[in-house]
This record gives sequence, structure tokens and C-alpha cells, in this order.
Amino acid sequence: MTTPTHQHATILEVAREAGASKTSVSRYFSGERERLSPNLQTSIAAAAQRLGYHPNRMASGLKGGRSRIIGMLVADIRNPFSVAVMHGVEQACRERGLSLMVCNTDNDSALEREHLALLTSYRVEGLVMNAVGSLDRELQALVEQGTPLVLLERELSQVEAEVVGLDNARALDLALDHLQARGYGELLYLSEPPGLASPRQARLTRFQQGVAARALAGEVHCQTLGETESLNRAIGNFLARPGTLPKALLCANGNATLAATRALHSLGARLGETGLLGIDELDWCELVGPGITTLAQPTEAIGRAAVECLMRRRDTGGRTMPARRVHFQASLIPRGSTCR
Amino acid sequence: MTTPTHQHATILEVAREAGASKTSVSRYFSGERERLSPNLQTSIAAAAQRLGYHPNRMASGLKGGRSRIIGMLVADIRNPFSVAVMHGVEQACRERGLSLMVCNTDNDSALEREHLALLTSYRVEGLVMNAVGSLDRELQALVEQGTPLVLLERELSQVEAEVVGLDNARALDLALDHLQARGYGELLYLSEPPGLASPRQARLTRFQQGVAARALAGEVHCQTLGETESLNRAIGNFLARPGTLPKALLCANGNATLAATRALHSLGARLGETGLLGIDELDWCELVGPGITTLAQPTEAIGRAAVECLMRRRDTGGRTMPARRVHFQASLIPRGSTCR
DNA sequence: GCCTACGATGGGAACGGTCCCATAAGTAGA
DNA sequence: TCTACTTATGGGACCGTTCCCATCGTAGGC
Repeated sequence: MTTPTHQHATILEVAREAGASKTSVSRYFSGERERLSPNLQTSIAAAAQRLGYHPNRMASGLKGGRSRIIGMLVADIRNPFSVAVMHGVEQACRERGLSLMVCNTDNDSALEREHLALLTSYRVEGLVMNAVGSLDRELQALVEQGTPLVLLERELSQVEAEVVGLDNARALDLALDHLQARGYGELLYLSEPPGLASPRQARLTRFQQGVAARALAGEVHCQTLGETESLNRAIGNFLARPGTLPKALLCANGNATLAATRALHSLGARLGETGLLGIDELDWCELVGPGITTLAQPTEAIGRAAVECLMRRRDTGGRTMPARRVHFQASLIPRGSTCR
Repeated sequence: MTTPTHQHATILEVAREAGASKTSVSRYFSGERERLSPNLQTSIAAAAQRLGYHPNRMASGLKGGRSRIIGMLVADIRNPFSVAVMHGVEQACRERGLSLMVCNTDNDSALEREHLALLTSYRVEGLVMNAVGSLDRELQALVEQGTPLVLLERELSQVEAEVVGLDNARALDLALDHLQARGYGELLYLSEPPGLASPRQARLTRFQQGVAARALAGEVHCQTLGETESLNRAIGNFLARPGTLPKALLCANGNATLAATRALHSLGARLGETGLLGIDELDWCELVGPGITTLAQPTEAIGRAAVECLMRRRDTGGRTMPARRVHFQASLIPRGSTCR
């Protein structure tokens, strides 16, 4: 019945309404307000108010070459850790007047490629991602075009970009020291398959080194976490094996902790008697049984740091800086699951 | 050292490289590929490949008036329920070749206004939101401008838009029937302050009606969930009160369930003996004590439905359709927390 | 064999901003 | 009083697309 009453007002209409030039209106809305006389300012403000004017970001992004958008490629949006980091990224963006465009790749490499192309097509001014697949070529092209890139956690050998993430070696040392101090002597490290994801690789490696250095017995079990039965079997075998020392599970991330807790639950194991320590703090860790000991990551800070890197790189103009790694320290939250 | 090798290629450069006109290249990239002769198609494809061309969405959004972006305003990005819905929205968008721009309002009404203006300035082709504050005026303006709007859960009386969400009345009936069948006779309903959020209001009202209809004893406690001590006190009082019938807590959403579980945990209450039923299913509900009984919402479906409404409304051109409400049914997942 | 129609292609004017440059008026210095 | 410089404002080209409107063959109908 009713058609849209009026379209969006343009800068020209505001200019006419205010009796000013479009240049002045443009200035008013792009942070050069103080260059205008007070009179002009008020009449522009009034005109814009009357017409319900909102600057068209598509247009300004086009001419100015600045979209004011930061892109973020998240491997798994349903992982609370990712969401927490994203929250930090978002806040940092907001403080700088940037918008965030988030794409979820669902750990799918094809989807990742697709979404990367999408973000590129919006000419994002920076990209934060935790890489899934092997997009080295595309990413390198992006970097060479001058788009700042920050990798969360997972690094890609081929691409020149900053990496922001946990100090995995120290984190694993912390975990192993704690388990050893609590008297656990046989450890099972549980992780998703490391594949190309470098933090998984880094943690795994350090686990193996650390176990050897401390003269502990350490095993590793990697699998896709969806397959419940095979996980139950693996953990069951580990627990059933004759051994003199107390046993503990060490989980490489939040998903692994969830899967391990479920498995222990269904096997009827008692937390504490069987040790459990997870990397990533989750809402519910304090609530399950005697509580689950975790290594908390400073998620918010990681997100903010990512944006800071982006901005620094943008301001120094592209590739002038060497790629760096920004490390954050995990903090141990001891609970009953590592207390016999 | 090295400056960006080359900027983004434009349609004109591709055209030159392919020996075609920019119109043809434009057609190639905007779904009119079949209008071009096979020869031209291959040479354009080759040229674009060589130059690493990606269409500039800013420019096409400008001229065509279609940004191909759907905006989403989420009240609390750290709520797993919101994330799950968002995942559904995202998938539905992707299937239709739309991008999603998500803004988190952190339950802050000022931030919500700000982000709404932002999304408007990108000329989003549709908006999905769960409203926090009272943006009725702004939203009404948006709708009149022809932007399709879908509200998640919370409805706004003043604005003509579809609402997608849970059938709250049925959900509460389901919960109350279950609690009654399990023998709980004194109930405490726990919620964040309803304020303007209509689903909170709807659930609360139905709780009160339902309790009366079933001749149960029902109390309501509303508070901001961050304040732990006052929550503990309220729940402690409820449990300490002399009474003949078993007592149970009914939590209005996932956040309330988390807060209640923490409170019960710190009060040393035994789940089951004290009943606990939460709306929203969470990863960890099966793991805490004997498991927490929940009402699961079909999150994915809700998200997809929101996008469907958006598209339907867009295709019928603005306001031609009356505002509707799309209801989804919750499903009960019985666990030990409602078993004495 | 001419006219029409249609399919394939290209030229060029928007779209709504930004930003370079020009202009005009005032102000200070000599 | 004249020049030099600053400040407040406006004109207009341009950003990379889309899309309307040619243009140009060529095939079919008469």
C-alpha cells in the first residue's frame, strides 16, 4: 500500500537545505567540524536532523579508499574462546571508529577462501584471522596490496604478518609443573589433529619435550572430537592400563576439555582421582564435580592487541615492519580436578 | 622497504586486458554471464585471473543501491544462545549470497543506537536484532525507508516488524508440567529484570498464570545476575523457608541457569533434591552434578527463519505485509536436576 | 532484397561521497 | 596602503561500479 516515504537523504540535499555547499557538509561529517564557523555548523546540524541524514559509508568508502571496516575470519564461532577474543577485537575497533565484519569459516577451508574473497571485496582496512586452511597465496597477495594482517594464534610460515597469541611453551610448562606438583605421573595429552594449525603443533611439541624433561610418562591422543566412541575407548584404555602413578588428562583447548569431561563422565571416572587440566577457561569449569583446573587465556587482551597491531602496521604503511609475534601468558586456575 | 606492488585492479583494467568493454566485465561478474559469448567469457575470466581482480563491493553497493549486507544487532554476543542463532542467520545469508555484519550492543542502549546508525550508514538490506532499548523512532524510520526488519524474541509495540522467537507460553507450560509431574510444589522463578524485553515479560507472566492454574506455590526473583551475594541470599532464603513440598528453581534463560547453578553450588545444595530447570540448552548442562534439565530452543531454525522473513518482506516490497509472529517450540531435555 | 527483431557488445551518465584547488575576506607586518 | 598569509567556504573532478541506451551484425519473414 504505502511505498517507502522517502529515500535516504544525500549530502547534496542537506547542503541545499542548510544553504551550504556539499563540501562543508562533508567536512561537518568527517571530523573537520571545527574548521567551520559556528553558524554554519548549527545550520548544517539542523538540516541534517530535519532530513534524517546519515552519511553513506559505501560512497565515502569508494572515493576515500577507506572502508572503515576491519574484517575478522573466525574458525569456529561457537567456540567461547573465539567469541571472547572477538569481543576484544570489537571493542578495540569501536574505540577507533572502525566497524567489524565477522565471518565464520566453520573450520572449512573452502568457506574460508570464499569469505576471504568477500572481505577483500569490501576493501577491509585490516584483517584478523585464525587461519584454517592453506590460503598462503591469497593472504600474501593481500599483504602485498597493503592490507594489514594479523594472525591469531595459528601462524602461517609463508605469510609475512604478525601473530598474536598465547605463549604456548610457557603455558604447557605451567600445566606440567602443576600436574607434577600434584603428584600425577602418567599423562594423556588430548588434542584435535594438529594439521596445519600451528598452536596445536606448538603445544603438542612442548608437551612432549616437557614430559621428557620431567621424566613423566606422557602419551598423546589426537582425534576429531566429534567421534565420541573412539575418544571414550582411548581414554578408557589409558585409565585401565596398569600403572603405579596417578593419571591425568591434559586438554589442548576448550573443545578438548568439553569432550574429555564428557568422556570421563560417561566412563564414571572421578575427577581428581583422575586428573584433568584444560587450556581455556570456560564458564562451567568451576561447576563440574570438584571443579576443573584450567589455564585461562587473556582473551580480551588478545583481541585488543590484534587490532593494535593492525593499526600500527597500517600507520607505518604496509610492509615496513618486520613480522613479529606478540605473546600472552596464561594463568593457572587450580581446582579440584587436579587434587587427589 | 617494498611499497605495495599494485593496487586493486579495477573493472576497467580487466576490460582493457581482456579487450572487452567494462560493461561486459560488469555483466560477467554480476550474474549475467550467460549473456556473453563463450569467447568473451573465457577472455574475461583469464584477464581477471591474471590481474587478481575482485569486484569492489563498495562501488557496486553505491551505484546499484544494494549493499548485499544484512545487519545483525546482538544484545549479548557472549551468550551462547545468541551465537547459535547468529550461526543460523549467517548460514541462511550465505546461501543467498548475502554478507552479515554483526554488532554487539552489550545490552547497552546507547551503544545500540550508535550501532544502528552505523548499519544504516552501510545501507544494509535487512536488519535482524534483539532490541535492548527504546529505539522505536529510529526503527520506525528505518522500516518506512523500506529496510526489512526482523526482531528476535523481543517485540517492540511501536514498530511494524516481524518477530521470530520461542512460543514462550507453551515453553513455560512445558516446564511447569514437568516440575509438577516430578513432584516439585514450591517454585522460584529466576530472571533478569524484564524491563522492556518482551520475552522476559512474557515468560514471567506465563509463569505466574501457570503457577496459579496448577495450584503451585510460585515466587519470582528478578535481579541483575552479576550481583552474586544478593542472588545467593535470595536463593538461600527460598531454600531455608519452612515448607512441606519439594522446592525447585526455574531459570528464565541460560545466564540465569548459570547464575543459579553457581549459587546452588556455593550454598551446597544438592541438585535434584532442589529442583533446577533452565530455559536454553548449554554445552555443560549434562555435566554438572546429575545433569541439569533444560528447555532447548531450536536456535539454528530461529536464525534461518529470521532471514527468511527478511527476504520475503524485501521481495514483497516494504510494508505490504502485515507484521507477523513466528513461533518455535521448545523441547524438554529431562535430566537429574529435576529428579528427587 | 528490404525491414524488423533480436542477440551481443560498448559508451557514458549516474550513484554519494572526498578532496584538491580556487576564491574571498579578513588580518598582520612593513 | 600594499603584500603575504590565514581562515572560511565553494566548485568540480574523480572513486569503481551499474544500467540505460545506443550500435552493429545477422537471421528470418514477407
